[in-house]
Amino acid sequence: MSLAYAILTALTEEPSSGADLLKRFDKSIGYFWNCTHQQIYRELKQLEGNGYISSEISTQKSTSFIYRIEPKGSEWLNEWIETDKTQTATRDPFFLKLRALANFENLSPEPLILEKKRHHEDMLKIYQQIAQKAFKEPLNRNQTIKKMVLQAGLRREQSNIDWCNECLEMLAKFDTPK
Amino acid sequence: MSLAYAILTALTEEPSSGADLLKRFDKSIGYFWNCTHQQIYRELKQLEGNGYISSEISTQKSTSFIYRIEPKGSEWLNEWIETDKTQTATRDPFFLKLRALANFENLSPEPLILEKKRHHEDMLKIYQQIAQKAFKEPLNRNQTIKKMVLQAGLRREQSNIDWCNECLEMLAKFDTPK
DNA sequence: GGATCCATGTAAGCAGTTACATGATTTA
DNA sequence: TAAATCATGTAACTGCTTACATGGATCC
Repeated sequence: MSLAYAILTALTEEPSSGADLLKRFDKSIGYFWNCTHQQIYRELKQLEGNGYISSEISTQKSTSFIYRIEPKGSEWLNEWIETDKTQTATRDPFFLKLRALANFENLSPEPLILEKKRHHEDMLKIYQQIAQKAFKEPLNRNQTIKKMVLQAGLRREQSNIDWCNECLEMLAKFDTPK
Repeated sequence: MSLAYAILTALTEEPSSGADLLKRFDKSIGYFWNCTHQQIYRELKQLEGNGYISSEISTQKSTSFIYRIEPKGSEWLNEWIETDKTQTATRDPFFLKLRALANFENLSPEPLILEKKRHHEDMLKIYQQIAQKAFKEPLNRNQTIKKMVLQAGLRREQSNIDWCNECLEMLAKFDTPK
């Protein structure tokens, strides 16, 4: 269901073809929602069937369709924001793996942690680059909210890195008893 | 797929019935993996079909089956830990919602943020209670790893609360221009 | 002995993943 | 003009959610 709202949001900001959307999902929106092109095209058809969006053939590329949001779609998106109250439940296989590993004496947690740390460091760098370019003060309402979203990404990555470091310390203490 | 590993991990630590597993998923394991009873019973049948676990009728309750992990299941779990390298991609509808909200002048982000903050504060309290009871020093290898997992939960909740506060500050500044 | 809860189960439908396909456009 | 890439699509499958069902145990 959320993918539909993600697409409507993207189309609110700018009419796009399926391929355009895919590119945008690789960038900003992709930092908290990812998807494949198959999903996008299927969802676009459904949204159009419901009258939430409309399409026309691109003037530049004969093979691509440009979608734009319709008032009905805008209303539906607005309603979701106002009424939906579900809090996201965490579901992360990494911690499952770590927890499972506790029961196997032959396996070491360090490689897992180090790999996770590297991953989050890479992500943090990407976010930092975006943060540098964007958001020149003073910010208007729209920019403020978008900055908040980016800050969430930065915080999340930093927090994960901190956790990895804490773990490595705990494990080091455990491996080299005084 | 991950649910299978979650169940195998739980059964590694203790043989359980489906209902027992459900309870345990509401507690410790549930902090990074949640599921419904329908999922559990279906998965248990599949795992038994593959010879990863075995069952016997409970000696106490005639209606329930006690499952225990088999060597084959243990090997399969071990292999997953060693070979699976996929990093979890974030997918959080909340940030989608916030991002969407940026385009609607009639909607305010504050209620959303406040509600999120409250949610994470509740979760943090639960984790803190667990942290207090468990983990008396010195820790052995198994306890160290389990503590690491709990620390991840604590950090995540605290980080989310911090972000909510940062947002509220940014919004306050924006609402009351000097 | 009727109501309620517990443990297990079935079934339909939606969301997401993976594999494969095709015609159009650009590039060497 | 052949090869590579782009934009769109189909299909099969797995995983998750929601709604509903049933027989046994417990409780008053």
